[in-house]
Amino acid sequence: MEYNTGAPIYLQVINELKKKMVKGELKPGEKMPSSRDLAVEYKVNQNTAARIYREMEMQGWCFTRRGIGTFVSEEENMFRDLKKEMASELLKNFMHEMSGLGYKKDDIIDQIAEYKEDGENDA
Amino acid sequence: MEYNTGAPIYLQVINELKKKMVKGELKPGEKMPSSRDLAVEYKVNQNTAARIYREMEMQGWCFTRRGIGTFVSEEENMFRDLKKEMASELLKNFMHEMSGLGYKKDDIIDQIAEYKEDGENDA
DNA sequence: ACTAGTGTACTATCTAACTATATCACTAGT
DNA sequence: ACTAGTGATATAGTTAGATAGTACACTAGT
Repeated sequence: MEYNTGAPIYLQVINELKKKMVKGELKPGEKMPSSRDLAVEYKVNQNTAARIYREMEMQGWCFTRRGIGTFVSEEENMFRDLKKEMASELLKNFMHEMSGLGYKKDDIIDQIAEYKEDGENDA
Repeated sequence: MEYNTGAPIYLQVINELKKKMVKGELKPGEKMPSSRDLAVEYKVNQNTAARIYREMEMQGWCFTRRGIGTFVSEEENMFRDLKKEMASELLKNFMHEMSGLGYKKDDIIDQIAEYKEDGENDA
């Protein structure tokens, strides 16, 4: 994983994990990597890994059982709703930025229609 | 102006100023606010304001004349190109994120077509 | 009981971003 | 010469993010 601009790493990792949940790559109730493993996987300090799970738990994305591990939340419906929320948020920001550049809705749709995906070969 | 997530303020302000240039709200050759005024306008420290102009100058967005002020770059063509670049970058990131959530191009276009702009009343 | 794996917690250190404050240097206008 | 406005620079202090290292507490399996 590559870490971007100035955004805190732990937020970026959280976002990655959220996407995995929402896409179903991490299923409800499934055990997540231990905080130590997570630290290795994302090349991050254990404290940062712990923080990631702590924040996600506070937001209801997962739950923790001391001595056992951290697990994806079991409330399946939540993820369906959250997926829509995340997409809606992305869309809102994107449209806001594009409007800020002076583009209108029709321009934007045209650009997307012409858009060639660079990583076409994974799904 | 509202400052977002964890992204550094100076980067956010730089982005705002870039957008103004690209939209033509700040025209080529035009004098920009003094670093002190900029600090007040964006509720930021003078050092941060100075840094903003310093970085933007290094990237060629503006130039500085000591004792006089900071001015928008006079290379008009640059802004036209940069506008496209910024839009392209926004589009790429947006599509990448949406794909990451599992959405396909057609879904996305539909969502945009249905999108209602919340701030419809400024332009 | 022991052990391995887990979450949790603490201290210390480092860096970047931001602020506060002050000073210097240059330019234009008077 | 003086002054006001400007960019540039410097020092110091605060905060948040991230790392390193260590230790403690709980749980399951043996």
